[in-house]
Amino acid sequence: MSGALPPMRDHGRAGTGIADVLREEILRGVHPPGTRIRQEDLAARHTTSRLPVREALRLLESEGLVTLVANSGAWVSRLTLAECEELYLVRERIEPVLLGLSAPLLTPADLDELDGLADLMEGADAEEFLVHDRAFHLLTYAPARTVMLSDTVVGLWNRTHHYRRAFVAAAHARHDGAAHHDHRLLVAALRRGDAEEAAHVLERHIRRTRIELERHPEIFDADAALR
Amino acid sequence: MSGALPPMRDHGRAGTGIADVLREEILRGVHPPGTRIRQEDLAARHTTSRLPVREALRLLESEGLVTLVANSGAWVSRLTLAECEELYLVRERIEPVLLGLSAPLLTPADLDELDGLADLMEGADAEEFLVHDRAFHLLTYAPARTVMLSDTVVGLWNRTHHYRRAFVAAAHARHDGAAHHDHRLLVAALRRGDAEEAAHVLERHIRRTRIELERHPEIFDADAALR
DNA sequence: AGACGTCCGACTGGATCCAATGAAGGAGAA
DNA sequence: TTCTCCTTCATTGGATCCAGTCGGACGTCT
Repeated sequence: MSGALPPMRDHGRAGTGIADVLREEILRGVHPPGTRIRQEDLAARHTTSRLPVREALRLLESEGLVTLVANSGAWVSRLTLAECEELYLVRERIEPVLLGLSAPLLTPADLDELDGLADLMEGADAEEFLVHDRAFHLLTYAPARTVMLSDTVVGLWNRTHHYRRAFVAAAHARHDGAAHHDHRLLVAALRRGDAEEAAHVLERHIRRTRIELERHPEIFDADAALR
Repeated sequence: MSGALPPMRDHGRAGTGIADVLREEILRGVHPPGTRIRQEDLAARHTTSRLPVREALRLLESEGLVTLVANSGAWVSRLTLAECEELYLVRERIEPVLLGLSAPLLTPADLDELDGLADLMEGADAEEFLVHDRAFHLLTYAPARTVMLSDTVVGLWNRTHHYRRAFVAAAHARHDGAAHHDHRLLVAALRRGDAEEAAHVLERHIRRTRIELERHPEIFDADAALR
């Protein structure tokens, strides 16, 4: 047995870079769920061999963004309604905890920026809303000095990102302003320093989204139609 | 864009098999946190090339059991007290949810088996307790028809397994029977069909462990001494 | 004697080549 | 005409080989 100290650099690993750009593309919607990913295409785009590409795909698989099948290929992960609800159930329980840890550390500048993002969301279209909404919530979590929790939460956001896109479009079509209201309540509670109330607002915010999701199974049917 | 249906086989992937045995060994304590893992050793043991070994290490890294560093090597992951507490914080929030989903699906046979495991734990030493405790709790979750939640919970158990080992040894030394009491209360609530009470018992059970963990920083110092 | 610089060894990361598996298309028979 | 079987091709998984990088040890200089 040994006990060396693992250094903390991570440069020189090509797979992570490939994974980064592919992850960003998947989140942006360039490759919708169900899209086939060919290793050679990625290798050609990055002018490397297929080996770092495999590494990148394994990494994204572990994040739940890509589904690998032996001797067959890789696809952008697809969620069923039930799976998506599970992820929202987890979000509903742990994001308030993370918010509770980060709320006392938010600076006035952070709060102003949150207000700014809330303003931007008011007049945004669906795609813009999606970007600002993500920035808004992740900013509320940013000051938390956690590792495991923060990574877990970001992973949950990434895995559900595409379905939030479809959902946000539906909410926009209905002129549903509940989310805006929640965001305002959240910032107000944070400004008062009432972390507990902020956590409750957030929990209701996520739960409401989950319940609304159940009423839009067509978001997942549309995916299934691609099969 | 394409929309083929990803098949659901996973045979023919050598890396998963290697990962399985290494995971089991890490959980059994054969390789304590901080142990260096050489790719060639693993390759020789499994009579394969280093390539499937790399794949296995990446997989275990994504599970949090192994820490990889570019151009340096792989080590069995080590947790700080703060990180371990974060994981327990997550467990405390999501395992009651999972229990709530599985409790109504537990059969009388399951409940009898839970009683049997609780009996076994009463007279067990620390290592046996660890095994039975894991079996006990995972059995209470087993009937749940979830994918994301179940996998997440198993991952949390795996990542904290080694530190639970140290903690259980400490609890045994103090003749602390709180865990046994919780297990009995849990089975009793499940037998009554009171899923809500069972969830509350579980939440307190995990929270108590987390708080007790804070009082045993030496578990993590002992690790650090290896450095 | 201690500290610094250089050299060497060992390990990991990447590229190329080969084997195996699955899928699609075409030919033949009912 | 349609269903089935077989052949062929595309794509992935694995093995071997080579290059890059880090750590340690030895020797030398102050």
